Amino acid sequence: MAEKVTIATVAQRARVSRQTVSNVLNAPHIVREETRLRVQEAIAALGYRANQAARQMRTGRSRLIAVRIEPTRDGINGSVLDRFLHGLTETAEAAGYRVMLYTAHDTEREIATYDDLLGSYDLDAFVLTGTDHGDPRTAWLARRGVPFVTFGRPWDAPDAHPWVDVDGAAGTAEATTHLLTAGHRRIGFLGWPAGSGVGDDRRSGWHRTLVAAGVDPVGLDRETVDGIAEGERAAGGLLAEAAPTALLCASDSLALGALQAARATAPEVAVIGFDDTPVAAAVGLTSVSQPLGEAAARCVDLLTAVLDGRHHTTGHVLLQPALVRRHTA
Amino acid sequence: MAEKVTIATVAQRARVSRQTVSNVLNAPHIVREETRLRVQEAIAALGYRANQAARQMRTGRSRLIAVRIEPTRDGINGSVLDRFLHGLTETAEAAGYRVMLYTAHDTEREIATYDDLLGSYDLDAFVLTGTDHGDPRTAWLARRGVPFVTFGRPWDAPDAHPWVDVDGAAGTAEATTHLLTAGHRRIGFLGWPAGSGVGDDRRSGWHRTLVAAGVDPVGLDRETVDGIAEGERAAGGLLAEAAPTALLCASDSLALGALQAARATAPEVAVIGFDDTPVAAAVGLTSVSQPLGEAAARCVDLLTAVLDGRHHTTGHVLLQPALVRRHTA
DNA sequence: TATCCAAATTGGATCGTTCAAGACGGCGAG
DNA sequence: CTCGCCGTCTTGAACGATCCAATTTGGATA
Repeated sequence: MAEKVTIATVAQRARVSRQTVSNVLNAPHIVREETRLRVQEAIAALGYRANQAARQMRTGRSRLIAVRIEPTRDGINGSVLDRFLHGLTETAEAAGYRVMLYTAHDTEREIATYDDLLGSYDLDAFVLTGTDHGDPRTAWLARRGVPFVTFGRPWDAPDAHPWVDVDGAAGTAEATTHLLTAGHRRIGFLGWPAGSGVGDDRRSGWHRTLVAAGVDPVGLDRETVDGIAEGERAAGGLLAEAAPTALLCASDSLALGALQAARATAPEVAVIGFDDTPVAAAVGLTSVSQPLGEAAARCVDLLTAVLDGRHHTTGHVLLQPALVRRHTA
Repeated sequence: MAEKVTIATVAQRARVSRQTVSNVLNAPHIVREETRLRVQEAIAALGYRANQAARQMRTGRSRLIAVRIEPTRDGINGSVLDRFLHGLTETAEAAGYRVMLYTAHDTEREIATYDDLLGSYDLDAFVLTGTDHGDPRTAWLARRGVPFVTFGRPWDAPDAHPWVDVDGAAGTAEATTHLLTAGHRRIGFLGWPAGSGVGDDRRSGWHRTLVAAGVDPVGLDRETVDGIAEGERAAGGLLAEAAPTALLCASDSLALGALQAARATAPEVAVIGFDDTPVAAAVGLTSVSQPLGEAAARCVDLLTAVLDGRHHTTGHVLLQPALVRRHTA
């Protein structure tokens, strides 16, 4: 069994003091080059790794970022989180941070978990996904001065804290333009009930593009909660009442329902979804794809900027989605 | 800002020594009840939380479990990992452990990551998903004496280390029985090339059930790598050459391809997939469902048994999957 | 050669916890 | 009455890193 390698071991071998080794690691510029090289050689030769626990006890920082892993809801959108998580882990790793998971069943217990994670593990930062209007979690974190980023805009106050988001309106606008270019005029929209920031945003891209093209969107719009069955029902109604030739949906779940409704009564109708989930790829559904890896990387960027003290900004990043064309449109 | 609450703060308030507070936390039975209650009152009143870093430095244990988050492959199976991860995080939390993520692009770098995680973070254990024949990762971990569990059997040596797995053969057997009961005789199987433990296992359940029912399986079997397009191609060939009335597939991806092939030439053919992914739920595909939450919980059980020194066994858990019946069979 | 300044290096203290060893009072046995 | 033991609690040291203040070194200047 190999002996434990500490900073003292390295110092001994390089014939310098512990502090000099520490300086080589944390402030290389104040160490003479010759000394630095000797120390680095010793580090490499001994396979030395700084003990995080000891470092953390002294500095109060853990180089750990917490992310919530949510119970897969209807199952379809779960993979969005999955891809986001993977990107986050990869980028954080490159920046010298590691990702820790936590779960919580409601907001109250989630805040209790923050308290616990901060108290016992000295977590450096949090990444929140999917914030609502006036989210108590962000308020709590801000009050405690804990660095955090949300994936998703705070719709009521754009400058409240750093965030990364994908421009949903631009995505639906691109999809609508694509349908217009293909010759469609009666383009319906299947979205969520008004009031959810994300849903309203996606609807607005469709609306403004139709208006700009001189098409009246009135009556081509349906609202329903998310889900395949719900999408099928709403799409069925819309097809019967407004006879659209194309359907743009706020999610792949809705789009899948729409496809099923269309198959029965109007198989020629074009359908476009949102999120580019594996389901969409599987059934050949054209969908708007979010750059999740990029979003995750930007989250880490914003956090490290704050953590490494470069600045205390509340930066924002709005990423552009892309339309992935398949068989359905 | 609240003062930092340490074990000394608690000790002072409860009028005992630091060590007594520590004993209340780690060995309550050696503390007199009266004292213990006084200390616990102080802990609650002050909102004390043990500092993990300090504890870890002294004990060498971090109460951290590492899991690899893989890049979503063909996208469909990604959600399996997602659900497993969620279960793992939840169960670990209940057992006083936290889950840390890592990524790696190849086996060599994955082992380097182990080294890093062990060296700098004192990780307590690893959970590996999807091991192959003669996996170098398990060999490395075993050699170093690091506790770990795999989700997936070591096919070449069942007693090499603790594992949790789902009985794939039982799943395909149940599916086959279901099809036989429904009156099918010519039941085809679409699987992966021989040599993968998981694939061979799933095929064997189908094979033995047919033989037991007195049906000759020869010629009803096709091998192809995983994927929707591959499934469609292989299913097309099988349908044309052997005219099966039902198709059992080793994955939902293959099943989806099979559905597409069947829709064109033989829409009456029953199709059953494996994994019960969201895609299956979305398109109404009957599929064999793995108890992922349960599997995750068992992984944590096996690990904590070793970590808490209860025993040093190499326990195994084989869970039974369940057939989820939908429209396609 | 002596002096001085800044850069480079050193030793000791410290973070919050647990381990090891010892102190204290009371009790039963010799 | 003394001794040893047990249960209970306390004290000092240690884990491995960084911070701080002090000290040495090297080179330029007088």
